[in-house]
Amino acid sequence: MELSATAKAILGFLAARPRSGYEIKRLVDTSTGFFWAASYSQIYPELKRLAEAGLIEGTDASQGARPRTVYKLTRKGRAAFRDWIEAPAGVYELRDEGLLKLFFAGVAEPSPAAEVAREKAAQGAEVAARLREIEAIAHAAETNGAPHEPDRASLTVLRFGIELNEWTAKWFERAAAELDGMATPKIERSS
Amino acid sequence: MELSATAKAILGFLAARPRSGYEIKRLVDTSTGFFWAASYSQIYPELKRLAEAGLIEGTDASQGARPRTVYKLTRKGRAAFRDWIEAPAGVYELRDEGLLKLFFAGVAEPSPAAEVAREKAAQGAEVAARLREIEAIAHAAETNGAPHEPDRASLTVLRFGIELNEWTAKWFERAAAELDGMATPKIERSS
DNA sequence: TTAAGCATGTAAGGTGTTACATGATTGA
DNA sequence: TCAATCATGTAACACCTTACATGCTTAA
Repeated sequence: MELSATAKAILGFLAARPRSGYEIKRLVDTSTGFFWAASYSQIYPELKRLAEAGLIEGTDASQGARPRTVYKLTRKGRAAFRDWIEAPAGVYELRDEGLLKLFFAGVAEPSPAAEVAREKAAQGAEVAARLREIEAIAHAAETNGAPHEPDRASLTVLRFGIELNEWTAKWFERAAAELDGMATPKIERSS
Repeated sequence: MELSATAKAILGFLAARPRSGYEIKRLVDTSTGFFWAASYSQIYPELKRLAEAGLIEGTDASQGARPRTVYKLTRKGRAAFRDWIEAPAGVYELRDEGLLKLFFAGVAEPSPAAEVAREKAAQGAEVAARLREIEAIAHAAETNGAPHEPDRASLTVLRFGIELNEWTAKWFERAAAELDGMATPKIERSS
């Protein structure tokens, strides 16, 4: 069966242990969010679809009057997870308005190219900082023997996110300096 | 007025000179494609909307019986372009199934983490190679005095794409080696 | 008691892709 | 003549976000 984008993330999160939709959303926001996002309006319906398809199974885990359903993978769901993770990787999409602006910055007069590059640098630094915070929490969990330590592979992804964004910040800092150096050559003639 | 994602790219491409929808699509595919995609079914309707809104203006440029409309920015459209490019950058979205797989690879048995990392490395190398080809064409156009040379800012974006993907390829090559080294520690106990 | 967080969902609207549909022109 | 490329569009469907809607629990 075909798995939707959200279904893939759900199966992955349930592969480690049973969780509620709310929990999955929280995990998405604090881990895969920067490369694989999902909202409630996708997660909840998808959980129902997956349950109907027999890939996951819900158990009532209400806390008093507050409803709560915890889902876990079925045998069939675990197989689907393995199949997916072993299949060649699919989607890779990037949408970056900062890059688009820089791409066109040359035709604007005066050109804001250097400024746009600095914005990209700042954005990279911000994201890196945010991810470093998450990493600190993950490492703390690993050292103090928390019930659910993050594994090496997921920490590798986190590290990648951090280093990628740091690299990007540096790259655009340098690019901005270079773009500054040759801004509006027309001005040089005057004065 | 609010510009849609596709409208931003269209205004940008028309800022340099008048073009047809088909031409814009070709340019998108060979330049901004890796961070800002658009399909015919977005471009053509958007051109009509922008024309109705008075930001662009179409001129008939049919070649015999083959219809063709070339659009150019109006004064209002040029102002909208400048406003957009000077506004703080918006959208940044990444969707990367390879990273998602790697993130979950640790819970699969046996873990395909190293293999998934190698796939990411290969993907990075491929994209870098494709972008280098585009860069070669762009540089050739610059040197031989082609009618429409690419400007510095757009070449900066291209260079970023190339170096980013090369960096990514190297990063995952190293990560794969590290993940190999510590695969399935359980096996060590048996035998 | 009150705010923060837990918990589940729906509705509306926008965005985007793929497949379909048609036909002209140009160069090999 | 035939393939590649130029050229413009529509239909159906999938995906995704934001806002809306509701109510419980826990700790300060």
